[in-house]
Amino acid sequence: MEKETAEILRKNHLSITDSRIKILELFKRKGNALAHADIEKQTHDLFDRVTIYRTLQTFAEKGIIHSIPTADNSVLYALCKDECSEGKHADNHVHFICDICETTYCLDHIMIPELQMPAGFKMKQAGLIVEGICKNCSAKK
Amino acid sequence: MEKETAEILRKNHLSITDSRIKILELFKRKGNALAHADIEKQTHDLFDRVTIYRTLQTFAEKGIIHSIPTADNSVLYALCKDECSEGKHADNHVHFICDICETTYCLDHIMIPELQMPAGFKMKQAGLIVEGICKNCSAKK
DNA sequence: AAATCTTTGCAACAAAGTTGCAAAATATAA
DNA sequence: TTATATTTTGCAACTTTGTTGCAAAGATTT
Repeated sequence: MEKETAEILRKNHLSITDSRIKILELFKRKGNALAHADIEKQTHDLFDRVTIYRTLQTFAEKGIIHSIPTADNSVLYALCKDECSEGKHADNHVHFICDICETTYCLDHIMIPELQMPAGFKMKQAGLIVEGICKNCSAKK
Repeated sequence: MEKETAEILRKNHLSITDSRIKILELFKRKGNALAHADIEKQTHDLFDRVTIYRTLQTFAEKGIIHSIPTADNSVLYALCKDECSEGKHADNHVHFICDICETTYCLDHIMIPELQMPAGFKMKQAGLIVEGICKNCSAKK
């Protein structure tokens, strides 16, 4: 388990440190997107605020995680699938935000359909944010 | 011109004040989405920072404007079409961000196509963020 | 195991957003 | 129109979020 995680870091030419291992495993354990604040809480102030910021930044640069902008002006991060790598980042997928539990999921398997743009507008990338009720919350009813 | 703007405020049961008129007209004049900072600059510090925050908040609550989350963690605001009203807000439209001039447009006329959700996920609303080159910038080449 | 390079934590700072409150502006009533 | 009630504004203080420089600690390389 820790070995696997370390392997990801090695592949991306990053030193293997405590904070990187712990934060990366947190992402793996939870399946959903995490905010900076979530990580701070979940790691019980084991690491400095600044370290978490820098770790997230590094991960995002390497394409290990990607950021998801949200309506309330906070950034979430989620693990990327294998396609994402440094430089070219595949953001063409769907994010789902649950109205009830507010969890954000990264729905990797759904692709964004083709779209007709107005004259003069050239589309390069697209990100879709869906709001609704997630599988956990609809099961609870 | 000012009359029309005042009418919008009246319809929404808001007192007619200088800041509200000026900020609302700014949105009308520019066609695109604006950040808090843009408004501060464009009104030449005529109003306090706090007033602008509160005005935007009020407008958003009344459905006069809507907020657009962006990748760099700043919130933009844009005028709503008539369908938007307090409570139920139609966010089912497309936002276009230009790679070159960084302007954000609200493409009201394009609808988001139907989408197959994974089992258990119920979709209520969707917002699509498209990135590319806008008509101004592709014309300049 | 020593030397080199990278990462971390601290402190200080900067930017963004919020809250309480008195003064000013707007709306309502007479 | 004027007086009264209500709402909004601006200020100050504060909180929250994110950034930067730098010395110490940790990881990597030889």
